[in-house]
Amino acid sequence: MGEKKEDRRVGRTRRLMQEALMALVEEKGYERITVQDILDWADVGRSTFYAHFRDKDELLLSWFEHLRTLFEQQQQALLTARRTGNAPEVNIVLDLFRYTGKHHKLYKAISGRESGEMIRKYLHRYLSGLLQPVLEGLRVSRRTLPVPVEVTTHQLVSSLLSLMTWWLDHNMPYPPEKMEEMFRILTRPSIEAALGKGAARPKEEAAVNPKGNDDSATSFYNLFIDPFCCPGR
Amino acid sequence: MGEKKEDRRVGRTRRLMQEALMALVEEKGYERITVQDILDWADVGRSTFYAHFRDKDELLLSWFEHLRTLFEQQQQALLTARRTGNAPEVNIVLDLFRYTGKHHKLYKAISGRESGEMIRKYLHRYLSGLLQPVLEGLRVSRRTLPVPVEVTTHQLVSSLLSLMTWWLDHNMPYPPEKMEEMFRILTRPSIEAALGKGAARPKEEAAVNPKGNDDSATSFYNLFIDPFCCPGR
DNA sequence: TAAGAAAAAGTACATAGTGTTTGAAAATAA
DNA sequence: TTATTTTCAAACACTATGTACTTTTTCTTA
Repeated sequence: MGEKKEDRRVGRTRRLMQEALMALVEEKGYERITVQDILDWADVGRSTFYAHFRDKDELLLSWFEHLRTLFEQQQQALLTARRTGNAPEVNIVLDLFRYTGKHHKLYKAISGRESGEMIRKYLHRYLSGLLQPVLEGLRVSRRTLPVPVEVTTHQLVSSLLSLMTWWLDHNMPYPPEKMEEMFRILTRPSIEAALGKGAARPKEEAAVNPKGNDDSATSFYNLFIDPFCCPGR
Repeated sequence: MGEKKEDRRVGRTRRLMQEALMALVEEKGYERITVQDILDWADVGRSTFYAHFRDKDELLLSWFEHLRTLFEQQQQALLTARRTGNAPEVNIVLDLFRYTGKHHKLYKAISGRESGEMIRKYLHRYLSGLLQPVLEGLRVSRRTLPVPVEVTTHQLVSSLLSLMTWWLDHNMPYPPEKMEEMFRILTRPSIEAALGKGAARPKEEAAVNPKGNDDSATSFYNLFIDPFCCPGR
């Protein structure tokens, strides 16, 4: 926070180049963009570009970091709103579907390419960092689990990302709410199986109520989908 | 099968180039290989290369198709052995872990790159093609499912691939058997949840035996892991 | 084993893009 | 205003791709 205060030009040109990238990405897809294209669109010099980014990928990444920041701010706002007033429940999975849905053009333009893989990794790392501590906290006993928490985390994040991928690849045939529901159906039983039976349930009822409609499971789920209670970064 | 019989040179040079690719891939990783490298290693002319493959990617893909063929032949052999004599059960997931484990160097060399994404897609398509008809056959009723079979398929295949990815990325810290077990733990309950309660269980026992050790679930699982009973391609 | 077909080699080249290097000009912060 | 930082323009070295064309070699088959 105590940074030196950056030159106005720096922010401006960085923004210009990011805007150029986005415009071009929607126009012709990421991989087919050349540095020259960006230069022309943003109307900046070649050397200027390389003064800011090592290559095209770094520019793309900077844009995703920007998006991530916006998303985090939005989530934080929701959380504080929920704590103070009577705001709706926070559901990060649902919000993720909504958020990515809004940016589907960007996704389309990079999916299936090297850039797509890059972003997938980026998101995977990010989400795993959020989720893993939560799952660690949820494990019922300290005994060895049938599946290591690290693997469960990986699995869960992969599931989410793959669902999103499917959704976007198929032009979002269902609303985000439906997708969130599917995700819940598909993953909740797995989590319980992996973390040990009755994981994350209040101590009272442990093995009763085999139907999945109990509130305890739901509340567990809210824990899972509310990672900001355990700041992961 | 009634092909014209190919010129001996064709097979030889194709094989030479594939071998070159593999040798180089282990040496410096896929993306850093140039066509020239391949030419030098295989000792073939430039124009020859382009007479066979449009580009580097096509060469890589041809290699994976080769590997897939080998794998399928192995599976077929196991299946017929099982039908005739008293061979062990066929478990395609386990075999997949074993098979990819044997080729982990290749995986390492392409993971995380554009090529990795390409291969991931290739495998995804291939496995989905095998699995989807099986799942279609398993659905209990014709009513609308909470999760479309297509999504469940996608989800399941993604899970498998992501587990494999994790396993290879971490230098195979567990034996294939353990991985197959984890995969079963993580996905079996999801499948049942997605296909409807009691899916793929013999009609008799439907909702009893909440512990997961029943043979019916296992047999169901064998169905899932034995896609060759419903030829998908 | 000879003729004809097919494949591979050799060579050169057109094309395209990347990332670096200069020194001068412009914008900014102080 | 002045010193500093950033930007710009232009040229350039480099790497790699994919194509075109001719000559040579190898294979098939009759």
